[in-house]
Amino acid sequence: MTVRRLQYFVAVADELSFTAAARVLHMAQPPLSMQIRELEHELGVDLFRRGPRGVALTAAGQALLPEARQLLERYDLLPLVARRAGSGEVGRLAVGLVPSAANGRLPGVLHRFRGKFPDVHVSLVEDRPAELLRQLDAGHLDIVLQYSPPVRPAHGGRVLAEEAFVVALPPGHRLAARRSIPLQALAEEPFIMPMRHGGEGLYERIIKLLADHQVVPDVVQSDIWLLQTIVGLVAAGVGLSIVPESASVIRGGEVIYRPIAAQLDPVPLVAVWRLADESPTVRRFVAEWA
Amino acid sequence: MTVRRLQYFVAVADELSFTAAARVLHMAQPPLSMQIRELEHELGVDLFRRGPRGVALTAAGQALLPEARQLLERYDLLPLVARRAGSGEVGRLAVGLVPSAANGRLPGVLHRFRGKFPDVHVSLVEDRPAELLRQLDAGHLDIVLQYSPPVRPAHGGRVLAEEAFVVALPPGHRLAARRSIPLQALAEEPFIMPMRHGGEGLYERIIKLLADHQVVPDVVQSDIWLLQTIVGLVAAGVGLSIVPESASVIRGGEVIYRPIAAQLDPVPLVAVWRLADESPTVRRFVAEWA
DNA sequence: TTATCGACATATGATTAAGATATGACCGTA
DNA sequence: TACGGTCATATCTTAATCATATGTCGATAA
Repeated sequence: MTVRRLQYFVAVADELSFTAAARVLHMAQPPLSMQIRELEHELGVDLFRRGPRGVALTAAGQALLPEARQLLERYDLLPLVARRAGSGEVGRLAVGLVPSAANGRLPGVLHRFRGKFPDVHVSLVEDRPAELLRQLDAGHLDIVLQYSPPVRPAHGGRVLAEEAFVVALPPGHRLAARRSIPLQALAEEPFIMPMRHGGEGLYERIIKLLADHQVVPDVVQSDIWLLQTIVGLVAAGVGLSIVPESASVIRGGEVIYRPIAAQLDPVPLVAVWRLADESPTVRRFVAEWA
Repeated sequence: MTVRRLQYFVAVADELSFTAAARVLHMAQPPLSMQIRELEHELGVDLFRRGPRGVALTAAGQALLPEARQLLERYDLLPLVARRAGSGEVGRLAVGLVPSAANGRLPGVLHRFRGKFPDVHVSLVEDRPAELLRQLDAGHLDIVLQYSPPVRPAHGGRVLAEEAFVVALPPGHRLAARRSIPLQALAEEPFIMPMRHGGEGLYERIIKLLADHQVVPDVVQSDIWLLQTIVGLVAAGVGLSIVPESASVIRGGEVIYRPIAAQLDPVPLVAVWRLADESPTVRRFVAEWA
């Protein structure tokens, strides 16, 4: 029993004539008769009663017809299912985020992506960079957004956005009067550091930035997971901190953001994925940032 | 795309290895690779990522797998569906009845048949013999139960049961004292006749029976559709009547049934069906009377 | 009755697809 | 560097499918 034989069967059942069905199927009548006869032989039952002027369905044929129709419908849809999944129009996308990356353009990108591909289920996971990369390799994540380019050959990456660092100050702070803050000025200030989680994260970026300018910060608070919390502590007057520019939308009135008075490398936000997959869903998600 | 290629795809997806899948499928590995490659080419998407130690499903493959499984399941069931219908285990059976035939063993037969083949939908239609045969030819009925053998070459028939005629009397009637009633005695009695509907039905049988014995009945009531009604009229003292033996279960206490004192041909209850069909469902229904 | 038409079945040769065997390329491991 | 495992490629053989031509049967009409 093949799909084609079922198609032949349905055609003959529709036309109630071998000759007419053969015309519809763009084939000669004898092979059609053969195929139907073969099908009947395989099934062990007659599907048609042959008459001199056309054919009629037997009980078995009547029972088989709707089943065959349903099957052929599903069968015809299979290529579509595969192609849609292959082109990334359906499926799932698990995005891993370094905590501080959950800001800036991400909400807008997510919104547009979900609008374009409503059949793709997007899930967000927030964790430390090392853990995210582990889950990426394990296949639990499809893409990781972090602040450093991929270091493993199995990973592909692309810079999604570049952000400058800014200094976050409480309003009324003496440095708030200046338009830009020299890094050296921070040495004399109480400083708030984010969570340190190994690899090249926000913590390491800031440490390196300060070290490059021979500044030793007076850390009064550290190991903060979320940028929101850091900004909150700044607003409360605990100290000041360095955050990505995109964080400056947080607590507009209560915290002052000032650029750093130095020529700095911008911080890249990098998407990392498995090269082995090259999932079109991932490609489309990355393309959304362009 | 063929069913076999889908089966191959599922096998490889299950084993996550071409070599292992080929073993399961009892075939060599190269043709399996070929078939999968062909399938991928047709669909326009890759289904597997080939690695040095096995393969993994792509997004398209993951999407296709459950669909293919479902399709194959239905596909495997198709022969069963056709065969069960072909053997008469499922389907429908439309039985046409001459009104007076709806008695005797029919309820028991119906009950047993429905017990044996619960998936066969049995419907009963009561009408005149001529109309029933017309509907039989039109395909609206599968079998007709009547009191005469088939007269058309397109029809097959079999006697399901033979019944003697008996006389139905009201209790206390003067003839009730006798063990058997001579037909001539009926000439002096008020007589109730069933509905006349052309063809060879109960009416014609009784008319012929009486004529054969030179009895002219005193018909006080006629055109009664149902035997139950006739028996009811007898019980009410309207008159007496001749009914098939099987009707003697009706109104046990209120009506007396007596055999006819004459050597009579028994009345055959005949099943009639289309020879062209030879439906197994019809065969099984007829066999139930054996 | 016989001729003819229409519809399905049978027969045979040509084309195409699917399978097996043998071999090659590539990666990881000892 | 050699070896084992896995998938890809090449070639041949076999089997299935299709088309053309022809046969059979029943219905219809002269």
